[in-house]
Amino acid sequence: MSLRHALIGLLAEHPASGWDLSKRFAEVLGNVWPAGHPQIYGELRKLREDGLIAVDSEGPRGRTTYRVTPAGLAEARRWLTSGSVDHTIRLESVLRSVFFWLMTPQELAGHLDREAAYFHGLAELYRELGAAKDRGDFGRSPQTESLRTAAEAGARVAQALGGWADWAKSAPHTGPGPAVIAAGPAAAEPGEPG
Amino acid sequence: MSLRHALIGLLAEHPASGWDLSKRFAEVLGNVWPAGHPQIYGELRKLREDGLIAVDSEGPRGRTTYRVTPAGLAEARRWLTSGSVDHTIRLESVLRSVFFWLMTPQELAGHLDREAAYFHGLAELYRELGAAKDRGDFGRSPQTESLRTAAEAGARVAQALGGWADWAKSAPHTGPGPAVIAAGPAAAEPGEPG
DNA sequence: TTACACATGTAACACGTTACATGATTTT
DNA sequence: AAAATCATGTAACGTGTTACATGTGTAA
Repeated sequence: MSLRHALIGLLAEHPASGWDLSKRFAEVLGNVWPAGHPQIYGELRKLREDGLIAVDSEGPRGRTTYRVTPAGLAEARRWLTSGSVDHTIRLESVLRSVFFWLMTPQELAGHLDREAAYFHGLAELYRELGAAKDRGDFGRSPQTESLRTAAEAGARVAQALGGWADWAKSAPHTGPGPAVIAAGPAAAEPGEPG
Repeated sequence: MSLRHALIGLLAEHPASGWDLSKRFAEVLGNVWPAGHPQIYGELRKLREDGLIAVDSEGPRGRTTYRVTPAGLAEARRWLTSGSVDHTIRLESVLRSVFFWLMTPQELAGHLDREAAYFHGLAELYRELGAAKDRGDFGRSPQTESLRTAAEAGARVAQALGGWADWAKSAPHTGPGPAVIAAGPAAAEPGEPG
């Protein structure tokens, strides 16, 4: 149910259309909670039906902006203060690591180099974003303070995963036996099982 | 498609039943990639239809164990070496931080204390798991080396988030204006909008 | 003989993604 | 006049969760 509350939260800043909200997810929030426009339009309809948001204005070519209702604001605050955070994490990078033993040392080294480069680059991006907010490049408001905090999380998590990839390069890695390699790296022709 | 490949990967270690695989997800893999038993049984059926796994044995009370086929092993290795990792991350803890400005300083402090405690505890758990693997408590094999690497990732990410929560406690936080508070912390009675 | 753990599955629903469809406004 | 961007939505599909249903083997 996080999308629901994220939408209310964004509308609490100022009214916005489904299109606006899609863009904010694509540019900022999508890094921790992806959502495409079909999902957003669907959820906006439900939120409107439930009275948590209301139509604020209708503009050219069907543009409809929404604003939070008092009930919506209360619901967002209830979500934030209720204490039951869903700590479920999905990290394909780490899931893969459970199966590193199926890769040859060469394959693994290449993989870890790419992962390290990706995460270090991402960390740098978030660090720069945080520094820009500290400089006040986007003005100062309670909202930008919160985004500053979120950027810090991104920087720290990306840094942690980049450091992990570096560390993994020097960790012991025995690699798969010949029988596994014999299955081939890509081809799916079942030969003689050995 | 990660569940599919994770199941093949687990079966590459040794044959197992849907029940066995469900338990391994619940105990280990579920921390980075949750999967309930209905999803696992469904995916096993598809994998069997696609010839990537095969029935290995049938035991008492309908227990069916599966093993990988050569085609399945090749597919798992193709997935691991293909280079296109899905870096999508969903972190409700960080998503919430974007809306910290809707909480009072008191509410936020309480929230961050709980988050810090949770993540520091989790980090400690993974660190201990890593140390146990380093001591060889679970024997030594390519597979346990890989699990050691995965535990390191868990420890580092949890540590990063715990440190972030500590940091956020001392970061500036203006908090919401009176109009937001007036909406109440939980009640959903729409009063006079102001 | 009662209870518990084993073991498998279906059904219904919720959430999320991709592809498709439509049309208006603005820019080139 | 053509192309790009704005703006909204539906349809189909895939993934993931919760609840339900069923029956067996083992231990108390």
